[in-house]
Amino acid sequence: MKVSTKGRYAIRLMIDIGIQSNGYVRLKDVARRQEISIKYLEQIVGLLQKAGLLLSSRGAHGGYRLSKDPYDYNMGEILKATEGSLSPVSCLEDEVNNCLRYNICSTIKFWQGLNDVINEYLDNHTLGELMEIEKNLKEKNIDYSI
Amino acid sequence: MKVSTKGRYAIRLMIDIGIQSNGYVRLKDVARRQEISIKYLEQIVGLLQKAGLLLSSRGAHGGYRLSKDPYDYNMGEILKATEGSLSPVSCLEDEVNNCLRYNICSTIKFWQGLNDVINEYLDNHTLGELMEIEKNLKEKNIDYSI
DNA sequence: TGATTTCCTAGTAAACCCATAGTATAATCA
DNA sequence: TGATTATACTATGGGTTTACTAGGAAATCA
Repeated sequence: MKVSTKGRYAIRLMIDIGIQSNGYVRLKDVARRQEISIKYLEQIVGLLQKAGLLLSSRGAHGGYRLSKDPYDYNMGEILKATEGSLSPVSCLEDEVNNCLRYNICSTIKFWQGLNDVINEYLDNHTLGELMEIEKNLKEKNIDYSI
Repeated sequence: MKVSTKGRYAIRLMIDIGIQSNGYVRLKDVARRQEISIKYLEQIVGLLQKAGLLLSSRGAHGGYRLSKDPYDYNMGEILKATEGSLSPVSCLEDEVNNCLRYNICSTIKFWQGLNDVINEYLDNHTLGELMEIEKNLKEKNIDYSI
């Protein structure tokens, strides 16, 4: 029941890019600030871009930027783009429903319920909210250091 | 974010044992009904027994039975016994909190919230409820076959 | 004693995670 | 144009976990 590094790093990357809100943000800078290998970030960012969550620009002064307002991203879409399906059991995935016991399964409703509460939570939290927290955290740290 | 077969099989096993409510239930029979390898079930049942969720009796006419009323089991304890921690990120596990970024992490509250909704759901559903569903499902299947 | 059933530990093939590496492609600037 | 910068794509590998399989010891009962 763990979210992999891909999903967790994706969220930190999105927050980081969102906060540097002027123009395109270089992956190199994200990697430095977040202490994540740039090569690994490249893979993660590729997934986010394919899902339309980020826009890219190649070459000098290139980088990545958000494709929409931070409050228009919900955390579910970011995680789904990087983690794939978030359902707790594979029987709930529409594409491949290969369980022979599906019709005689007394637990499917239970798992569906779990899936629902997870998705409801993730869909009701936005990137904008997390960016706010990050901003507040940064301000606090500056205050303490004075 | 997947529950492994251990957790899923454990639930089916507990339902199965709970429904055969007279005396000890042999693993051999559970394996046959649930179409799960008996050797694999042995390992799972060991975890459940260590957690005090099942009582065992060795030798001929031995087997396993529930240690308390079905409605006194919540699904969280069954899953935790077999899956280990259910928290979506390891930073939330009390024992080993080894993340150096903990104090400057803006996402920890988000993950804590997800952890909370998952645990709330699991702790508010009982084995007894799932046994009811299983019983209803069996009755229906019998009706159809007439 | 012999049949039955749990208990314990080891082994293993496959899948997945978490990167690292190298090369190709594209945009920019001097 | 040629050098530089940065993304894009694909392959590879070590380590861990998953999902079993296997063998035999220990306990219980007829």
